[in-house]
Amino acid sequence: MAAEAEFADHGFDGVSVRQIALRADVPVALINYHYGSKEGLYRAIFEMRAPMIIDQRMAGLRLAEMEPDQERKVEMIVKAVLVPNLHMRSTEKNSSYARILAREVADPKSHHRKVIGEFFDPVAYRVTEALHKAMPDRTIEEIHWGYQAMLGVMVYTMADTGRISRLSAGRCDPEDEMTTSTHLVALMKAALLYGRVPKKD
Amino acid sequence: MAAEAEFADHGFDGVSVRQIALRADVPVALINYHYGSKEGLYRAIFEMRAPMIIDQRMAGLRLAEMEPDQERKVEMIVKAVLVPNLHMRSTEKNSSYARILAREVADPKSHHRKVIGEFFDPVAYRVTEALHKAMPDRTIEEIHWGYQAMLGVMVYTMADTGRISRLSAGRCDPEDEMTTSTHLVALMKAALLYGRVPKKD
DNA sequence: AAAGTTCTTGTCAACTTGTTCAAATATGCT
DNA sequence: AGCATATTTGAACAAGTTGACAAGAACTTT
Repeated sequence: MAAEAEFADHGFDGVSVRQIALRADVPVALINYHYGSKEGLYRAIFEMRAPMIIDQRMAGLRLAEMEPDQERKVEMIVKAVLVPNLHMRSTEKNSSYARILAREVADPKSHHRKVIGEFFDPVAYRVTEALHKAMPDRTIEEIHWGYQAMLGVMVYTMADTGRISRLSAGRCDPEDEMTTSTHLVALMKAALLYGRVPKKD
Repeated sequence: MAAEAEFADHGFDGVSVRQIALRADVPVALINYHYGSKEGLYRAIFEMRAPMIIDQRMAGLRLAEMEPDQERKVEMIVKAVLVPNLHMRSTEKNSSYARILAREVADPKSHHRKVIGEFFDPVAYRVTEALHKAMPDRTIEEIHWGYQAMLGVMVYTMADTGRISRLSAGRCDPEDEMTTSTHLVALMKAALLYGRVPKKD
């Protein structure tokens, strides 16, 4: 799908239906015929790609639930959330979708388009549930802020602007899926396990 | 500046100069006269606001450098990075700029990439430097990924899409600056202090 | 007060935008 | 085959886009 690449590069408002049609080498009207509208096309991308990532995350969660050791369990939950997305990002065919997803999650205007909530909220609930079960001593707030943190790190890395590579003089490269995952998982695992807010006396 | 609010809500491509002019109750042509173009206006926002946030971060870093205790030092660095932005977000007048910044940092097609690099890279170097000095046993990669994580969490929270509030049934609210900062600082402090990648044997 | 400069304004032309329409083509079914 | 439905197409549409212009208003400086 050519639309993915265009949306990924310029955002929903940054690209016109004509640009997409041109790139896909089809008449403009075809898009409206098949998807109803520009937004329909946009949604179709999610409807096609979302299940894949969601399934992987769910599968990771099921594995994590079987792990008895707390520390490992948390690590597996973190991995279940981060790894599928980071992997998708480094896959040539899916990298566009990864950037669209990152953009959409970070876009306040996406609230109107809905789509994130529809597709990803259910799995989000599963994650927070699993986290709370793994660390029952945490408050609900701690769990949710922890999840928020995981998502933020993930999205920011998925949307990579080339900044970390520039700042680190090329030593850190988000394209390197293995190293990236290792670092981010280690960081977020520690954040979740050891990041406690000082309780008010 | 009315332009801030519009840009924040709809993004650079999502809003027209006319909408901005209408909201600001000025003729359209005025904007082009003063800022040359739509992009000029956009850039002007950053040039006006960026120094403020940078100064605060630098000041926080200087304070952190004086702290002898390692754990506290890292915490102070984290605070120096996160708190100014989170505070700005919850300030009525500046919340728009915070959302623009969040959007911009996550946008691969930054309209003024040079401005971001120009303004924010120097302070970024200072942060990673300070982190490395506080934790000399870490690899450069660990330091940079840690910084990346901090930024991701911050940006994602600043761009708040209302998701965490929805998922947590209203129990977590990014508008509540105090609680938000407390949680995020605790998380990222732990991530930096205890998040080590398993070294290959 | 006069002249020069800067700022403000309504209007304009050239162009894109997303979407729709009737006509043309392809496909499936009996 | 012939008919009915589905798809594809180029052109057209109304609405909105940006940036530019000349003409006027409001300051500064002489």
